[in-house]
Amino acid sequence: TLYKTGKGKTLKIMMVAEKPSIAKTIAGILSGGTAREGKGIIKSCSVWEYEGDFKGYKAKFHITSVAGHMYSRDFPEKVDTWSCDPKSLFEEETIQTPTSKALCKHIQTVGKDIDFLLLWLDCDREGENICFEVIENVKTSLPFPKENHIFRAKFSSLANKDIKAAYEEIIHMPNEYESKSVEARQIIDLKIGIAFSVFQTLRLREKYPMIENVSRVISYGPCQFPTLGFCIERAERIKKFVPEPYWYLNATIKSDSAVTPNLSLKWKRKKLFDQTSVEIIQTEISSCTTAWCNRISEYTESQNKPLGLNTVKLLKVASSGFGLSSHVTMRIAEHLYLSGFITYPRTESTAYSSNFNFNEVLEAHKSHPDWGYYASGLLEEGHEKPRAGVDAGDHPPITPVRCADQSQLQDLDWKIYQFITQNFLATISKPAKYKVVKAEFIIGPEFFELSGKQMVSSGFLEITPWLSSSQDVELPDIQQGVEYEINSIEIKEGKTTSPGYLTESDLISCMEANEIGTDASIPTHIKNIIDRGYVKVNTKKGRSLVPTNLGMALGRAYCEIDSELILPKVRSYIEKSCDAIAKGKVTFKSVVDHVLKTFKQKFEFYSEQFALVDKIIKSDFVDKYGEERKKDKGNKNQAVKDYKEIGFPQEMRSYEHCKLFEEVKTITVEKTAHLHCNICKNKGTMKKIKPKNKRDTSIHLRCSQCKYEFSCFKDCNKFEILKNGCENCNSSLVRVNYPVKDSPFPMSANQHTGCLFCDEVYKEIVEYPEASENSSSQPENKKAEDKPADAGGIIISKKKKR
DNA sequence: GCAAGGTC
Repeated sequence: TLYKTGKGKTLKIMMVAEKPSIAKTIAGILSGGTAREGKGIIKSCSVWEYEGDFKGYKAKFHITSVAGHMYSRDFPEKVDTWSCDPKSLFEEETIQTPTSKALCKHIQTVGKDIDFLLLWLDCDREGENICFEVIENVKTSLPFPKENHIFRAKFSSLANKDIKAAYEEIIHMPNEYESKSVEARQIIDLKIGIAFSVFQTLRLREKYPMIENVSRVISYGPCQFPTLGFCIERAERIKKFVPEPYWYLNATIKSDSAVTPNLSLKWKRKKLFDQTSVEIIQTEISSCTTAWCNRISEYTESQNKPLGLNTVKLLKVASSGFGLSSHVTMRIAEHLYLSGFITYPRTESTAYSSNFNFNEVLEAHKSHPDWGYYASGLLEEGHEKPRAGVDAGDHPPITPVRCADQSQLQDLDWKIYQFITQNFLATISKPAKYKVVKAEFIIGPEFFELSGKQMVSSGFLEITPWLSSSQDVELPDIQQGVEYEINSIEIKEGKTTSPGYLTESDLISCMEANEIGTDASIPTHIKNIIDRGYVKVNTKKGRSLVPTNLGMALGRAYCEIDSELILPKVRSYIEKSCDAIAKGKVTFKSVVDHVLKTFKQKFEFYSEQFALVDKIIKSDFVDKYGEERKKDKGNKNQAVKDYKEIGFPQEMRSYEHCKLFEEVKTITVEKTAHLHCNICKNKGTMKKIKPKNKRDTSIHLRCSQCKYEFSCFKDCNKFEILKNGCENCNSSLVRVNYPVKDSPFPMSANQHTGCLFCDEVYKEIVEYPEASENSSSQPENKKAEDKPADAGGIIISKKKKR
């Protein structure tokens, strides 16, 4: 009864996907391969046609696509952003302008006289928003009431059965809340970005015309500035770094081996920062003539194969391994994709779908001149199951499709293709196995160690040798319970070394962890801060990103006037606000009004304080720019005032005071993941336990298996174990929130996400006890429980009592 | 000329 169709009429059904490749896939699946490629108005967006039935009626299907958003958000033409008062932009209306008029026409033409519209746009918020853009173009063609003739397909993968299921379970209308959340983000980003960019560009250009030599525009954006902030934070750490000397003992013993008559033992305390202590210990054991081997442990260590490849990982490898900018990498990947060599290159997923046909890919590659032998090996012996990974519900991991040899591809295309294929083969190979032997020695009261590691089975490393985590170290030829003659016990000196500049690969990790940008936009943000002259790329040092004087000056100015504008929270605040719309908790209008009001105040404050920006730009950038010509213009920086002194409303400093977020805070986060213990090699799970002292505000964790235990993140607001796993060690990522004033994180960020065991920031903050002396290297050793956790001379976790 | 998000 819903369908106003005469008997015997053939229904016209239109389906729209987000991009041509998906239209083709869907057409193929739903038509059972019978769809014909028809002509549309645009060359790039084909229309696929077939006959079938729709809810029991005869129907002709027309499947086509858009190419991303159909509209972009702009100010109306009458608004000249370069000559108006930038502040007024916060209240200005915004309009949508078609990204391509031809594309709108295309959708309107295919959509002429349709009975039903089925929306197959990507199942994320952007896709939901594009649904409404499509509707805008066909709404007059639809029968009344149009809502009854519009359907949304919800699919989580492009696999045959998932597409068919989505077709059977189509729902009425896309989600308006989600779409509105995207619109809110567009408006907020547009107004903030252009207001700040125009304002500071014009003011700085007026005062310092030479700034145009560096960049025509001094842009600000809620993604590009946190991106710059990460680079600056590292540069600041390098600047402040003071090398610290340390001392350690090195003992050598005589061995029976003719090849290695001298064996060098490692001190279990590793190093001490107090020279006298080391000297005292040396004196104490200097009279010893022998080292007694009290224990030899031998075990097999395995190295996990890689996960399915997602975009971020590809970008990181291409940057650090091939020296390619992420922008260039994406261009290459897109080219490979459009030529049919690889699957869609923009994906967050590292998990293959349950019905992924591995053998089909292996078959396609079994005759390849370079890796054909390996692919056929996997076909003959049967490949391994891939690691679990994360299914983000967008696209499958990046995998090879068509087989190509080196002669068919350009140099860079080949490199990327080769990497993608080898990584794919590795993901379904056996893990690599090493034999590890550790010998512990006692000299007086001191412990020393000698260890060796040898690969016993290469597994996936045969096809991806660059992933090898360690070189072989000869196994010690030592016997337990034997005394070895000491040759020497020397004190050696070392110095802590400064970290290097942030590499592009590190930056991508930072952005991903702090949710700055998306897999598709990360390359653009990085390119932006390079093009604007805020950072320079050092290609000789693994594409490390060195902030320029201009970048540093801008960073300092923002940090001192309103650090929130350059911290990752500027983005998370906007995202969180828009989340609330998407979840239907707050209205579109209330969020947009509130966020823009907040940022308008921030903008007003920034413009009022512009004298300070001017001062910093002058001293840190302009004066240094002309350094060669006019030496010593040494303009000392003025002491920076505190917020209170300059009258900035205190409550603006922290979003915690913002009413909107009291509502949002009630949203719960899924916690289904396990925090694997990396001490007992992921056998156990770290469980949160109650601290003994009720007033202790730290998070206490203990491994269910080896009982390794520690506490961390005193006074944090929130501790979440995420579903995403660490690439390195397979443990789950951890997200920790702090009030801004107590934040231990770089740049007082209020949040950090990373692996508890591998993340550099956590490693600095958390005081990990060494796994108890007698058990650390031995997963099976039960002694862990009754040993104090402060082996190796490093004192830990006694400070928690208050 | 200006943001960030899609995409070819």
